[in-house]
Amino acid sequence: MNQLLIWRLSLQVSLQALKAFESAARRGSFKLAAEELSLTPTAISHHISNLESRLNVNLFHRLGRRISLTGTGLRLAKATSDGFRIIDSALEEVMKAGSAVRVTTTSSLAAMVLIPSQHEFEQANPDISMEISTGESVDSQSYIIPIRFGDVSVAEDSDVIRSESFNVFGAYGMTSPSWSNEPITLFTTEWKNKSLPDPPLAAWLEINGLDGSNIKLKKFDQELFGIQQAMAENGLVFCSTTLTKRLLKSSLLQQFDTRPVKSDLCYYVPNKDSFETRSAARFLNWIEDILNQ
Amino acid sequence: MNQLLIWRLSLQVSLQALKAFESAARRGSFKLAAEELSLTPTAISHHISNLESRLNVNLFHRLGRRISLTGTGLRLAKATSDGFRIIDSALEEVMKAGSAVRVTTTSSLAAMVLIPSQHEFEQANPDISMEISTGESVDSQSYIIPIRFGDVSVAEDSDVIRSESFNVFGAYGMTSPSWSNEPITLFTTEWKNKSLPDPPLAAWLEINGLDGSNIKLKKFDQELFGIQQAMAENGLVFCSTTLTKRLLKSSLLQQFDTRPVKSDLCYYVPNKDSFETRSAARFLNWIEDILNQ
DNA sequence: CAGTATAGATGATTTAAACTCATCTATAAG
DNA sequence: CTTATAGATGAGTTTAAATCATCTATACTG
Repeated sequence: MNQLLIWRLSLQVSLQALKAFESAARRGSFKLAAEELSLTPTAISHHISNLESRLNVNLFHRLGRRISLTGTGLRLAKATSDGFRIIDSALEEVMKAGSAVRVTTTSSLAAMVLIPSQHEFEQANPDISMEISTGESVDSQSYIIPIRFGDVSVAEDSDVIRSESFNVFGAYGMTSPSWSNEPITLFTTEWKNKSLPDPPLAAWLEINGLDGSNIKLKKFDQELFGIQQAMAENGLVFCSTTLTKRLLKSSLLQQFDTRPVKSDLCYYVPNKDSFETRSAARFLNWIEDILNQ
Repeated sequence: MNQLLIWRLSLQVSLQALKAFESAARRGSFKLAAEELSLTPTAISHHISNLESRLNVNLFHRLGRRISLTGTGLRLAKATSDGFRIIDSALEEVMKAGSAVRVTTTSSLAAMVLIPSQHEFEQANPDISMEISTGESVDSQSYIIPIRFGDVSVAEDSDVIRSESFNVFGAYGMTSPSWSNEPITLFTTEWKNKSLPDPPLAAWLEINGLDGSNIKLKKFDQELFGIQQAMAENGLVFCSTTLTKRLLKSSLLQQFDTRPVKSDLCYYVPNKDSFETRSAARFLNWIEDILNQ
């Protein structure tokens, strides 16, 4: 029997039957194999018998109610076990990737947007779980979605998910500041990454017709900290409208009559279109909506 | 999603679909995959789509009429290719074993019984081919059936397929010898293997009431040679009735009024019941019938 | 550039594999 | 000796797999 004919006949061997055989071989019992595969022992028995007929060999010795593998059965069992293990491991990895969204981003975006909205996303997508981490490191796993903060001129247009605007915010309930009389403590941010443009405070003053001479600036390296101070009524904060949106809605912060100013800063996902899992696609659509409503 | 749940879900992934995917990935075309698997391109398309839905990932980029693997698709393709190759290789080896009977035996049995009957066996079993070799070596392949010649007291009872009887034979058409008058040339065998009992000539003479004083013995180390000499009318041969059976039927040899004598010699197959292929079982049944009719 | 060819997509229908059910046998356990 | 149980087998049912018919969108050709 030539090689090509044997190859063609091996194609006709039922993969279900091989699965049943492998399980029976490993468990040493048709009954246990049936339980493992959620079938009846009858199904296993039929599969094994058909496989033996097809291959023209005995794979098991039948010893009363017990079975044991023949030499041929042992060899085939090892091969099918090895083969299916490789396939099943890869499937499990793919399915894990397909069922969870893993995001890494800045502490501020995580705290102010992602974590507060996580439940909303998972409610809308019950088959997907969201995992959030902070920090710049992206390990070799290609399933982590990095939401980066940066200069819009550096990011690809298609990767930008939010162009940032800035404004001044204060604690809910505090009286509107008199922009020209008493001294004002204003929290702002000095990015650790020095290549980033500064928050556009000068532009904001100009667009609001303010000279800012009575403003006392205090700087943190994360917007989050300024927001927290403003909420504690220790001053006002000049920060991203993205980060304060939910806080305004929740009456934890307020904005005044001042106008927000656009900036060259943005949130972006490098190679946004390369994510292949359905859950990644759904997450990216959702986060873009959330950020740009 | 916990490990057990993912494992259970991976069981529900269609193996047919994985086969279709692997072929499409390797060939770079649904159409070529369809040809390879003797399916329609539609079947491949359905399998891939269902697999992508099940796993929640895109495995291929669709670029107009062309497809290319995504990163996830590449990784799954490698795993399924590796896995199925292991399984298919083992299947091919098993199927080769299941479709051929490989026998090794003595030159005499091969020449006088097996080779002349090979066609009969293959006619009766069109799905099995028979391969005959001679010699004592049995390589590590466990699918070769060794038919050994030996001492019945050494072999397991269940392994014996033929207990030998011996008699004297001569060329067809020659006149019956006068056992007590003229000298008779008698060919017999001196086995290479000195531990074997000699052919039972003395017992034969006794059982036939002959003193043998006019017999001139000539010995070869293979029965086959004595048989050939007898057929050439160069004398008579004292040998196994097994080896001469077909020659008697074909009127190439004749036996006289003498009675055959049983011996301690036999043909046996070590561990006869351990052969697992259906074809081995059928061959062993067949050869036992042939030898003991 | 228009017409033709072709690979993949999709929904409906058909086919065949996979599975269960019912019953049996033969061994193991109590 | 009776009961329990694992595997075997044939028949019937269910479901996955496959094809058919038709479509779309791109590539090719004259």
